[in-house]
Amino acid sequence: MLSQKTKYALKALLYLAQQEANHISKTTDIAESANIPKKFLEQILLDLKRGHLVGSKQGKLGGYYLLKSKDEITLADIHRLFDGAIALLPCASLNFYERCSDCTDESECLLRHGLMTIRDETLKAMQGITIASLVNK
Amino acid sequence: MLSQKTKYALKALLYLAQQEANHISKTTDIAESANIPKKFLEQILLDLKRGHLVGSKQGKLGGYYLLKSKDEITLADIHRLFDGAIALLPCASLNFYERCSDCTDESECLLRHGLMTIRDETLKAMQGITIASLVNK
DNA sequence: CTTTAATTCTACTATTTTTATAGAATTTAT
DNA sequence: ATAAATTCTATAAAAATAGTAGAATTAAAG
Repeated sequence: MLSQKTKYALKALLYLAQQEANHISKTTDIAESANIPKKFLEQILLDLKRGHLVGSKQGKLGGYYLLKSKDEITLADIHRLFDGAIALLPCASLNFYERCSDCTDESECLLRHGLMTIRDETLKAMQGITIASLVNK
Repeated sequence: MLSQKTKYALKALLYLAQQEANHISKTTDIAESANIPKKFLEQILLDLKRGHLVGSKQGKLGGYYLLKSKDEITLADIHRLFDGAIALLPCASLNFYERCSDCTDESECLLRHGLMTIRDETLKAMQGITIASLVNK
């Protein structure tokens, strides 16, 4: 399941994607429109900025805007940015690989291979969902 | 990601699946072989029992055994039993449906449709992985 | 019928993660 | 200078996760 944070991030990106080109959106407007606690959204937008998905303008008349094109931002990107690995175990992850603490010999693990199959299929599906595809429902 | 509990459950089922027919396995043996804290495993095996995936025999010479056939137990079953919904949001779930607390009008939600697509694909992939397929890796 | 060794049941606890909130500092248009 | 926005750092409450403790129950075997 997605965390609230990831869901809010998606809703914020959807909001930004629906604004006209070059429009800059204030946190307050996004928060109200998407029903997200404002202070929480501030942090999320900063995370999205650090992830190079949105840009910001500071000061009065400041706000946020999409940095990447709607159809270049995939569900996989956002999941990885906020909830981390797409794989079901760290040992089956491409971007967040880690050995399992309780695993004595990874090459002998019966689980890993199957979980990598799931990862490949899930990843492919998640890369097929973009902000643009969601907006165009 | 799978919780430790789900991972341990899978490892326990894999252990049981590798025993010869009609063999009854003690919790202690499973715990040692699969490197799972014994007391934690006890609870997990009880959950698997309540989920009708394993059966048990009490008393001395007691233990656990697979109740369903290896190829009838899928990753989807185990995920649902321990980690719940396979969908990324409760509103997109088949078995664990719930409205999102912050959602004003579900029919207007741009996210839901895409997440149901992901759910269908992930579910299909997870139903393709069985205890038997993992053992026969 | 007592001992032994297993499951079963209930409760508890520590840690980590999640979901925020608070407030000061900084930036920039007017 | 003022106003209104982002940015930064710290804190806190609540929920979920991971695991422990110990007593009760069951059943085999001498």
